[in-house]
Amino acid sequence: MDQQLLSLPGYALRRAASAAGAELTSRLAPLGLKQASATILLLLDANPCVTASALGRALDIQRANMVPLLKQLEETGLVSRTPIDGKSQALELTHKGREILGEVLKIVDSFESDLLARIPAEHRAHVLPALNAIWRD
Amino acid sequence: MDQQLLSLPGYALRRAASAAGAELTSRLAPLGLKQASATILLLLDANPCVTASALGRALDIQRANMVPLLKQLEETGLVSRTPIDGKSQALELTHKGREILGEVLKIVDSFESDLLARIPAEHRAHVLPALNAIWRD
DNA sequence: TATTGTTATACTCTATAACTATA
DNA sequence: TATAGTTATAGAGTATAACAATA
Repeated sequence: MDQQLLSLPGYALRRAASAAGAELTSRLAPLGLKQASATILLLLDANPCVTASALGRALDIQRANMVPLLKQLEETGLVSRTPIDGKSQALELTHKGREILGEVLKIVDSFESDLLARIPAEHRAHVLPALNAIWRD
Repeated sequence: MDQQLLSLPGYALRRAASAAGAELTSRLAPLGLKQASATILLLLDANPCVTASALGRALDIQRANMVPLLKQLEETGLVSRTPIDGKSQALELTHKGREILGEVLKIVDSFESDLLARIPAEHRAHVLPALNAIWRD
């Protein structure tokens, strides 16, 4: 019945992202993490002492929406804040944060490879550059 | 700063869908239509006299969430309902609905070609089959 | 018994405006 | 003047449970 929709890349993008997103959300749930929180941990590991605003810009999350995310990460002891100056604060993974990050990486790695496995081999290598071209530039 | 995320197909999928979705939403807004409403019009044109539940199954929209969508489409005169039996109702595009569908098709066509145009030519043909493989099957 | 349409509701995600304090 | 962090809030989108009526 939805045959015509199958020829629309935009619709396929919507449905694929929705399906993949739901799957990743359910895999992260046992860690008590949302997708956004998990990406914050990833970025903090590679970019220690960055600010909340900078994180938000990199992840396309509004400053105001970073507040509850970071609040939960701090309350659960995964992230610590240290004042840089009177205005900014440096965010860092705690020891526990690095431990949980290890679990996150396992989940993300298997999620990503399962995702790629669903794609026919002849198309597989084209997906990442194609998708990145859509939202970057 | 988000360099590592660029190697994750799942993250690219999320960001690409978000960017493309926002763009389509803003292009449909002048018609007073959401993406979901627009897809309903598309399906109704090809499948006249289908029920709300069947539409919802095809579009992966819960029965309960179809109610306000169809209510608005009926109130704005784009869709009509006709009882099939005491339980179901046949949905159909009205004359005005078919007119608006013409506008929707123009917008969707240019949206889809603009989307494909962002993708480097060598990857372009692989996107649709790859994305459909992710959520179908 | 299963399905249709519906209501009510809650939860998440996101967007906006405003405020304080600081650079 | 611009930026950082924050609060409050509103709007989507989505999920669940329940119900009456009908197949």
